[in-house]
Amino acid sequence: MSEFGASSTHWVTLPEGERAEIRHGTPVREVLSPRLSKRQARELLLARMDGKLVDLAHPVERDCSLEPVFPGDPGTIEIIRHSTAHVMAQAVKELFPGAKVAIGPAIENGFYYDFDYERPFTPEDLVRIEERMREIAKAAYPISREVLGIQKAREIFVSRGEIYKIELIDELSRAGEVEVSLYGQSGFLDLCRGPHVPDTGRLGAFKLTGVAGAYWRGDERNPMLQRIYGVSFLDKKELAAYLERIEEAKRRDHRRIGKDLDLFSIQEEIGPGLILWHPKGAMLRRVIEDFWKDEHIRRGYDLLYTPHIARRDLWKRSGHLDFYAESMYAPMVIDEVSYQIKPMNCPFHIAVYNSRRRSYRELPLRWCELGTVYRYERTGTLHGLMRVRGFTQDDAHVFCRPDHLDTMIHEILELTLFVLRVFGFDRYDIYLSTRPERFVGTEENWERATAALEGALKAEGLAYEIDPGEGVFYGPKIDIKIRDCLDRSWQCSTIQVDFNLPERFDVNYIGEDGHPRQAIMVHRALMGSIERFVGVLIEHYAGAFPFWLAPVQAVVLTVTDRQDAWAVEVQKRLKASGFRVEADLRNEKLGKKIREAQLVKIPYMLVVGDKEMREGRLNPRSRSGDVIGSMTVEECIQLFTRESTQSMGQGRRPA
RNA sequence: GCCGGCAUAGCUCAGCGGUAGAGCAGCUGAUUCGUAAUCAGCAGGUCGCGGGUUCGAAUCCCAUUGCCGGCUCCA
Repeated sequence: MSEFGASSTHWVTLPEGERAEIRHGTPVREVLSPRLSKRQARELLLARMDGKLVDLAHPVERDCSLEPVFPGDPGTIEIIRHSTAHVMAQAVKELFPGAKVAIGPAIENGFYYDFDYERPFTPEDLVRIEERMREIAKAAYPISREVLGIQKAREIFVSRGEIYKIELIDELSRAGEVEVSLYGQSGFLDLCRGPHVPDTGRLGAFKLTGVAGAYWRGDERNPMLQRIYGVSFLDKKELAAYLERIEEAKRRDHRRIGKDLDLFSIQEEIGPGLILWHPKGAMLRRVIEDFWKDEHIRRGYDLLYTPHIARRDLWKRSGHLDFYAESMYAPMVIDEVSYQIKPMNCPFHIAVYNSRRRSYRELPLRWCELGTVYRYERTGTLHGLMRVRGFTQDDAHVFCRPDHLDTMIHEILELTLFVLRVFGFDRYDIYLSTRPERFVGTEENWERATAALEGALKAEGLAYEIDPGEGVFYGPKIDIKIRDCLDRSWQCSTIQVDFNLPERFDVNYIGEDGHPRQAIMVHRALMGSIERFVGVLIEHYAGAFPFWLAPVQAVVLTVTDRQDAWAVEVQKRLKASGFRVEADLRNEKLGKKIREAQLVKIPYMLVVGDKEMREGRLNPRSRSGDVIGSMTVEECIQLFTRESTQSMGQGRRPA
């Protein structure tokens, strides 16, 4: 490839259509720099060759288009982060000579590099590494790129004892590669595809954030390496903004707020991953669940209740014991029969369906249940409400005929997006998960089901990504991950088309011709798990729930104990109108009562003093600090009624 | 499950070889007060649990449980 033969020059198309004849092998820097201002030449970071980012040292080896790339241009921050990872690796190698390097890519917001070292890195080590990185950055060592035959490269890493790099090279070799590129700076050398920034002085603002164990190649059979994480941005301002966002996320942590607002607890005595809902949290759930049930009934769903355990045979037939056993709790024997706790609700809904013969006229049947399931999760994965062992799914199963399928998926998508909007989520990412490695049913069924889901997404004009192999064992699915106010993504909704369980359980209906036909099942959950959804809501709203959701919507505050009777009367009348109102009659100053109500984020504080009492009125103060002005109880009821509707996303009707 | 860190009063945390401390919350009393903390007093802890080292352990070591940050996995 280095000897082109006939032509020793190439035509390079530059921005603005300029064409230049360039000698074969000229580095792109030499092509671009003379055509830039001094300042631009200094800032030049990379080049785009025929649309692909390349190093400045990259040689021109054919006719191509070429444009300069500066920091901040699309795609550059990833390159900068990647180069920062290399600088970190250099620092680690210098400070800890025995360390072996594995891989070090750019990730969202930063980078990491995996190392194998005789002892764990400590926070103090990280400080030293970061210091050394700054020195390397300051020295602005040029970063070199070299292409070598794969055997030669292998020898280099063998001589350096970099066993992980050797493994990578052997893999590349098996994949048919004959040469690889090596990048280096000031004595450090790494196997890397590149591209990289021209020198170590071009890193931007970075900070090491932590160290964590990670398996070599993500496989738990492999040795555990130490992964050092860092964040990196173009400049200090962006880095500071990012760190501020992390702080904000910490302030919004649902575990913290859940404790402060007395919503729920998780206790060692009860067990990990098991949630105790305190009165306020239970009230929040009730509001969510009532809304959910009303909305479903309004839309033609029927409610089901099913048991928590079932005979083991059921799980055998459903395929759970073959494909889902590692998530299920051990069987218990009752009167010599084995039972198991449910990890899913579907077999029960099927049993209801199969409790009698179904006619084609009955379909579609839409059945929903707030079904509590238990799944074994490895201890290390549990996290507050977000990842638990016992949770309530807002589950539903639609049983339908093939000719219903498109309409059903459409209907479910519509309902899903509606519900998410009501709770204040209008940004989400949609994924289509296809057949996993272990699955039940035939490939044709999987294809049909996948096509149905994909067709619905296309018909709705919704953008989506394919998540290969991430379907459930019985069918493909659409997952909707909502984005919260900090732009973090949470998986909640899931829609799954299933031809397989109907086959296993012989779920059928009698068609027009009097013959049985197999029904199709659509599984779906909108909020996914009530636990997780509440967790997401807490963080999304930082505990300051919109009025319709707030477990306590208002608190009546007295100025002195002379107003106690009036305060109780106000509370009583508001409660009678369906609002969740408390009264704070403590012998404390008004300021203190306000402060405490504020801290637990109650939407309205209703101040009653002598003046209000005399006039039969109250004086609301909003959570945001506005004193609205004295009003009668009737006016307050009107205010709250309005607020109930308006505080729902999209101003939907209250439940 | 794996790697690393953490575990002290209800909560937030200090103490890090010589027999346990603060603020808030709680209780008692005084104060009757208008839009983010009234004052005083009292009470509260087998320092996660189990071993060990030591004359002596909250403090050092080992094991264990739980939590936190990751890996992996998912609603």
